[in-house]
Amino acid sequence: MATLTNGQVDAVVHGGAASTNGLVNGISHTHSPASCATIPMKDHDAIKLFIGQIPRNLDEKDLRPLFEEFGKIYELTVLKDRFTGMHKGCAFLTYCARESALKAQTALHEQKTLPGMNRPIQVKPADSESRGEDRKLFVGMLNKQQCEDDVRRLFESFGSIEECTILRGPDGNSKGCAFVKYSTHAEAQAAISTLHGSQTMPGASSSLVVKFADTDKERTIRRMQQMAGQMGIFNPMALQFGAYGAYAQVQQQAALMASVGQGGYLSPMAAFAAAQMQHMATINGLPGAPMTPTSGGSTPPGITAPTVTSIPSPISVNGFTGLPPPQANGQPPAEAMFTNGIHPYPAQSPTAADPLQQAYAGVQQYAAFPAAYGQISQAFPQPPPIIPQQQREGPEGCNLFIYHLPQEFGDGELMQMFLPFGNVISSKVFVDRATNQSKCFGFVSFDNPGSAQAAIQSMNGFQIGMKRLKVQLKRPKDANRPY
DNA sequence: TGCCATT
Repeated sequence: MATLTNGQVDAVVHGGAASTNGLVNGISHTHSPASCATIPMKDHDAIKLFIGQIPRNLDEKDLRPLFEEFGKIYELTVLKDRFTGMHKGCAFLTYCARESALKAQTALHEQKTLPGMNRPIQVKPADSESRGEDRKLFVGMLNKQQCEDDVRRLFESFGSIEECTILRGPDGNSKGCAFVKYSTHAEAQAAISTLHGSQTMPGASSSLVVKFADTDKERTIRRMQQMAGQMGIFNPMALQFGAYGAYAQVQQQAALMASVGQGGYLSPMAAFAAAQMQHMATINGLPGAPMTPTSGGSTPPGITAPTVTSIPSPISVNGFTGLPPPQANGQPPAEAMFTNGIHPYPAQSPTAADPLQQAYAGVQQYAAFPAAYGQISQAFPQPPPIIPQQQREGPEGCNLFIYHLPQEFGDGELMQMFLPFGNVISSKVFVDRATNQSKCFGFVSFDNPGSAQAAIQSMNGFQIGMKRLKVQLKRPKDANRPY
């Protein structure tokens, strides 16, 4: 049986030195008490419980007595952060007997509050038990004053609500978002159709967001993306790598979008992006095998961009393609990578650290970006002749103003970012002349207004690290000048 | 975070 492997699993204390893996299949589920006492076994229909609102100073051995009174425990695992080992305030619990789980849920769920917690303990089947994700909604842009009952009232007409939870910060204040789980996918879909964007709550910055909650995969991607954002800002390697780090985040975002709606493995693009993340995470140096090192500029292999200029860092984006390889050459499927240090997020998100991200994801129109990159990918064998011209400005309606560029982006990176949308005839990042630092804004000009509009559609609001690009038509020169 | 082809 697949069990979480992070953290210590002290599931087998009763069994002495017995093996730690679950030898449960194929053996009769009518366990006798005697056998359970020596080799832990569980019913074939045992329920894995999610335990929430656990004080972080309690570990498995502290929790065990609390739950043992409802039956013999097959496995109890406190969830820990993959990287820091930090207690996440929740656990998974499986009893040998299904009946014990039901008893514990009835007796404990929301029935008592453990010391130091401001919300009652949660004891309920883990999301992994119910395939809950296709009927679980993320609701964003709520009024922070709205409580569970308010949200229930808003959603109850679409079906039967199994679960409704407002996400709250440590102080107990609402984060302005919630999870709502229906009993069926159709009910959830109906709620999305009617409620998403239907109204703006007082005090909310945008209209109500109603979307399916992230799957594990999406959450993993998001998590990596956030990590990349942190590294882009705090990791001195980012300086060495120039735009590499920041650009990888663009990839990341593209991957996230590309992976939405695909079952099974992540797309090659997502795999590629995840591989990039691994490079960053391990700080191994320059990108490895799948990427073809180039010798001079920042030009990605396969894209002919002869006059990409002025990449400040000596290493900068050399060897970084900026785009996935034409085929998924030797790319391991995502699952393979996950066994190599990066694991899917646990089946249930205890605190949902990224409600804002989810909310924004619902607000935005992500679709066009991967589409554009898809076209470019297919064009790899015969790359379009993209020859930037000398002129700085295109015709009216072709010139974009871009704000919130990553600090390390130069003209070249800016151009690469907008190449998928058309012929870029110039790209310019503004640099402070005293410090030589980017002012984080710049201009991109296309040779036609359609490309400019496509770029706005896809890239405005696009998240890179902690920032979101602002992409607008450049103000005409005579704006605000009536004469 | 902070706003339009720079000195």
